[in-house]
Amino acid sequence: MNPRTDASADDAPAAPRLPAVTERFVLHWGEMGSRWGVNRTMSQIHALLFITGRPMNADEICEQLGAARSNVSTSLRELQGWGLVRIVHLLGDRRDHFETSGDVWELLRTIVRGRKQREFEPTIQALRDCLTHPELARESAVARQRINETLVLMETTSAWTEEMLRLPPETLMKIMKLGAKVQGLLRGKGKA
Amino acid sequence: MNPRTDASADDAPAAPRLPAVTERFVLHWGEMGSRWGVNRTMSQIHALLFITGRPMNADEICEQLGAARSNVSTSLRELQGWGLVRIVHLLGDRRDHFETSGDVWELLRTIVRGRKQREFEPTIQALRDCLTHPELARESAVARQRINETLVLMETTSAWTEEMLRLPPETLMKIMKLGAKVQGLLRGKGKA
DNA sequence: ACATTATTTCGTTTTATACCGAAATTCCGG
DNA sequence: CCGGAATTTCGGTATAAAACGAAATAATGT
Repeated sequence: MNPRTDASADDAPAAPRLPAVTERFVLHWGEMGSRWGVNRTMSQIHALLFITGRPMNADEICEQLGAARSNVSTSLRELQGWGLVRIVHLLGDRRDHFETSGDVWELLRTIVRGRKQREFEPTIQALRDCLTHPELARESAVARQRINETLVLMETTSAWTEEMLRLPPETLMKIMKLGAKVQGLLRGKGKA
Repeated sequence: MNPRTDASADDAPAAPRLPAVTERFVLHWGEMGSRWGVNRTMSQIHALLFITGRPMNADEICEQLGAARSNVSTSLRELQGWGLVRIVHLLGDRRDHFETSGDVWELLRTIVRGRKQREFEPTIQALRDCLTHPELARESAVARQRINETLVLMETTSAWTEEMLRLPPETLMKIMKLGAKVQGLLRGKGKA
């Protein structure tokens, strides 16, 4: 059967309570998630899979988090939509098991890209719409200018983020460590 | 009681309906805000002040947004807490008037710093707590490692963000425009 | 000090969304 | 096909946040 779990042979899969630190981590992550656009269960599940580091099936997750089966089901589905969780199968077990990447950098990329796409891009689009709106001429100069500046800021940030995310983690890490010293590059490369 | 059906015969200072584009901007901004941790009214008020570019008193804001006086009051107060809005006084008018910075870069700084402080720092702290928790030893090696990696990632990002925000806008802009080319600096500067 | 206007506080209502549990559906092995 | 296990759908409930509006408080001018 399942070689990983110290499960009893019977139907009762025995719920080993979450270790203290793990629990703290999962709870905090869930809390944070809900302060963002993500609901608690979703982020808790993700945290659990991340910290546990092995594929789990939905029932296990339910039990560990004390959430309803259906809730876990929908949350898992959403997590897959975000690209944060994928299904894997274990030999001899017909149930779906779920896992997340253990690479924090990959997770970062996925999350940032997702948010950018869901929150940033639509806003950029809205700003563009504003600027091409037929009635724009009737608005104050200040309004036009500010919308425009906002758009430029967001477009720049967006493009730049994408470039950064494309870099390999070690490179990105090095750049971050450099910090404000990147200014050094500006001399001689000063933009047009 | 549609707030926009105003035909007040009073001395009320006549509410000129928001121009179309402005309204779109304000509505969208409000929408976005609520997808973050900020409530709709708050972000709408901020958007309104930003795009209008002149100090407004609370009643004006109410009228323009069709929100309750009390709601506006609390939101304004919170906005001040975020450092996004400040009170100004107009000669000959005893009412408080409110304004926000018209500098998008300054706004960016304020918002990013605020979010970092409210969401990032507590998480970093929680992770540190996890790592110094007496029972940590009892947890799996994977768990420890992942918590640690997460912490490092967040600390690095946090410190780096702070450095970036300290730069003057034009510098920051230039760096962003450089994009991935900043790699150029790494040669010869490869970290310890 | 009083009257008037501006602002905040507070209890209530509304709204949005997370979550649950039962029922329906799908999936597989026989 | 049939039976049981796994998963999803769906209607309803619970919870939490936002917004309202009246009433209290504070500030200002006369």
